[in-house]
Amino acid sequence: MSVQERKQRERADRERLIVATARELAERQGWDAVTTRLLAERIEYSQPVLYSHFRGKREIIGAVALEGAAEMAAALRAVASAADGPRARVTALARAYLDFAERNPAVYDAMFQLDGGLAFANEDTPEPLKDAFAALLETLGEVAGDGVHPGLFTEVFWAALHGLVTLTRAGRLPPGDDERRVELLVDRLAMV
Amino acid sequence: MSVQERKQRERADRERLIVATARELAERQGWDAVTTRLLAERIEYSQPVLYSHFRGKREIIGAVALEGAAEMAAALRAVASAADGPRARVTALARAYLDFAERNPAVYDAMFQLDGGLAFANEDTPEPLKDAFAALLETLGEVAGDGVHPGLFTEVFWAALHGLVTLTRAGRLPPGDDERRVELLVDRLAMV
DNA sequence: ATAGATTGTCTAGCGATGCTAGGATCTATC
DNA sequence: GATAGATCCTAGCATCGCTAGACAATCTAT
Repeated sequence: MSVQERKQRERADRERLIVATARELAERQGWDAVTTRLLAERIEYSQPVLYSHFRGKREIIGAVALEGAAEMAAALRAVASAADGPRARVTALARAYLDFAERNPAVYDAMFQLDGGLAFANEDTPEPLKDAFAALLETLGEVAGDGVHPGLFTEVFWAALHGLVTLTRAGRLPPGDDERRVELLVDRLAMV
Repeated sequence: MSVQERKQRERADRERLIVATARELAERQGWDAVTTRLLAERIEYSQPVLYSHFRGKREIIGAVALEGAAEMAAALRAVASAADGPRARVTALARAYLDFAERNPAVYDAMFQLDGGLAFANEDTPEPLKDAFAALLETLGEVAGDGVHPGLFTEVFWAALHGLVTLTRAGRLPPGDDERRVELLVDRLAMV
C-alpha cells in the first residue's frame, strides 16, 4: 500500500506544480503566454502529462480560479474581522476586493473573465466560489437595508465592484480615482 | 475621376459587408466562430482581402465595437428623451443599457470584453466611445448629488451596470432578478 | 484596338496553438 | 531477473491568424 500512497502523493504534488506554474506564468506574462508547450517545459514534463491531470487548458484555468477564490475569501474575511462596525467593514471589504484584483490580475481573470469551465449560480457551483460569495454576504448582508434581500444586495454590490475592476483594468476608466469611487459606492449603497 | 470614385465606393461597401458579416456571425455563433477563413468565405472573397481592409482580426472586432457604441448611444438618448423627470430617465437608461447588452451580446463583448485595439479614457479614444459615455453622462450627471463630480458618478454607475451585464451573462448571477437589481441600483445611487 | 503598367485577388504555405495516438521506457511484483 | 502493467514521450493532426508571391483583371496611353 505504501507504494501506491507514494505515487498518489507524487501525482498530487505534480498537479499542484502545474497549477502553481500556470498561475505564475499567467501573472508574469498574461494568460496568452500560458501555452501547453511552455507550461509543459516549465514543469519539466511533456505536454501529454498535462492532459493526464486536466481535461484541457480550460480546466487548468479553472483550477487557478478555485485557488484564487479560496484566497480571496480568506483575504476578505481577514479585513472584515479586523474592522470595527458595519460601515468600516464594508469599506475595508470593498478596498480588499479591488486590491486583490489589482494584485492578482491573472487569477481574477481566471475567476471571472476567462472560461474555466466552472458552473455558477446553481447547485453545481464549486465550494470555493460559493464560499467567496458567502464571505461577501457576511459583511454586506448587514448593510442591505430594511426590506432588501441580503443576497440581492450582495449581488448588486459585487457587480459594482466587479465592474470597477474590469473597466479599470481594461483602461476604460481613468486610473487614480479608485479611492473616491469606492467611497461613493459605499456611501450610497450601504445603509448604515 | 468617376472611376476612382466608383472603386472607393465599392471598397467602402465591401468594408461594411465585412463588418456586418463579422457582427452577424458573432451574434449567431459567438466570436470564436468568427475565423478569418469563415469570414472570408461568407463575404465570398479570399482571406487576404480582409487584410487589405483591416490590420487583423482585432481591428475587425474594433470596427464592430465602434458601430455598437454608436447604436448604444442612440438607444440611450432615445429612451432618456422619452422619459419624464430625472428619476424616470435614470431608470429607463439603466434598463436600456442592460437591454442593449442582452440583445447584442457579441457587440457588447467587442466593446468591453474583447481586445479591439481601441484606446480608452484618453484623448485617443475614438469618437463613438466618447459619445456613448457622454450619453450616459447627460442623464446620470443630473442625479449625481451635491458635491459629487458628475463624471465620477457616471463612472461608478456605469461600472455597476457593466458588472451586472458581465456577471449575469457569465452565469455568475442567477437570472430573473434583473429588474429588482436595477431598481435597487437606481434607488440607492441616484440622488433624485 | 492593343501593349504596357498598375491594381487587385487568389493560391499556397508559415509558424503557433490545443490536443492525441501509439510506441518506448521505466517500475513493481513474482 | 523476467514479465506485466503503469507511465511517459515523440511525433503528428487539425485549426488558427497572417503573409509572400504568383496570377489575373483593369486602366492608361499610344
